[in-house]
Amino acid sequence: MQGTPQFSTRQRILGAAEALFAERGFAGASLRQVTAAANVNLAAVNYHFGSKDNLIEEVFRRRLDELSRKRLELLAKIDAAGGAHLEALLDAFITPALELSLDRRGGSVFMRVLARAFAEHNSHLRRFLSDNYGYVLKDFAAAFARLLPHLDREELYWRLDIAVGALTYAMADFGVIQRRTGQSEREHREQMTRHLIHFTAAGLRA
Amino acid sequence: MQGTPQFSTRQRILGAAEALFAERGFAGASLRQVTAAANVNLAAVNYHFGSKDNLIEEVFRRRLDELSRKRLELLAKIDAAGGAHLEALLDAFITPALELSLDRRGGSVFMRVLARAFAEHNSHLRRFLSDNYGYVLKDFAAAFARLLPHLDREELYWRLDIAVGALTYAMADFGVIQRRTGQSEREHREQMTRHLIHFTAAGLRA
DNA sequence: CCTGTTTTCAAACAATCGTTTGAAGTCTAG
DNA sequence: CTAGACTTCAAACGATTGTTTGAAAACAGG
Repeated sequence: MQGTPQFSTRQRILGAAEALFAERGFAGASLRQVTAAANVNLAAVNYHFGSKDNLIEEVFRRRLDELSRKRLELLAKIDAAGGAHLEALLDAFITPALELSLDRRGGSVFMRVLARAFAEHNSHLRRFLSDNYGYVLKDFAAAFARLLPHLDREELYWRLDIAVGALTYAMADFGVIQRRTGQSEREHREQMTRHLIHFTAAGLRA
Repeated sequence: MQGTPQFSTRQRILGAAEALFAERGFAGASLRQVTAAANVNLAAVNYHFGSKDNLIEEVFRRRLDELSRKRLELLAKIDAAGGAHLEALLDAFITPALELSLDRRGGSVFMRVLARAFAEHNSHLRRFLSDNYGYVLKDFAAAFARLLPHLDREELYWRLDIAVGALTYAMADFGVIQRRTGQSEREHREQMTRHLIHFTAAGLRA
């Protein structure tokens, strides 16, 4: 009987794992630290997820399923509206991630976990992400290609690669700019998003 | 007596640690893996470096001292030449990192280690890097400010933060674009650098 | 209330972690 | 050649790693 509603053991493990993976990395966060933070027995991880590797995958799945859905939903809306411009397309890609990073019921650190996945050159993890969520990037790439017909395929892919890097790095809050005192997290994030879209659109167009 | 010249125990440890930190992260690479790869006794790490944390710092110091020196040297040349333009400034920042990533006598994976340092939100490591090498970014920021007088301080810092993110991510080779078959590593890297400068310059200017 | 399933738990597993030890080996100056 | 400093080595330290176990607890439908 606590003030906060009681989440299931599964959910508590996922939340604690997400936070600790963001802070200390996948290898750096131990299952004992995770289960202690989740207020759950150590064996619960292997009972519910089978192994630490499976837990890691599940941390991604929990967020990326919805994130990908929202991104493609916004992309579809833009496509339906006919001629979109670059900023709207970038907005469709970024906004769902922004919402996630502002979600107080968890998820506020997930983008950092996602950025860690890029840093891990772990081929297994990369394949998992590519196999399950690569189609999102593919769909967006096609939309960008339609909007930037003057760029040949190779040129476009290079620019998108760089753009994804800038977005990933920024959304993970890896930069040196700190939130100003008196500024809310939301204001800070929204300001970052504005600059991010402006910067990236210029880079793609140039 | 081997074909390759004999490096000192210290150097071999640093090289092996760099490679393994790049591949598996600081927590993910154990000292036993490092010493085995370096063909060196386990105790040698603590003898020569005191601790794993000190070894990590030394891995950075070995490369960043020279990298920072070269960057500032190129920056000084540009300043001396009078009016520079954005692309030259970005080139001064990137080229030393590019050379490092092409150095076959080691260093080819260091940029990946550096990117990992950003992913680690470890405050100790961040302070170490900021205290010892932060002045390089400061000097470059001042040069960018002179070149982009229409941007106010806050706007400039946001753009530079995003630009550093794009550079870090790309130089660490975190992207999805693979080197084409038949293309040398040098050609691949130089092509990446060209796109990177073009993209970033546009983002800063816009 | 009882039976069978699902979940939690303390305890232990072998393996690996960073670090320390003291002796053996290598080197260099006198 | 020898004394002393520097470096390497195998072995062990206690602590921590992911995972497994079998029993206790909680829950379910009949």
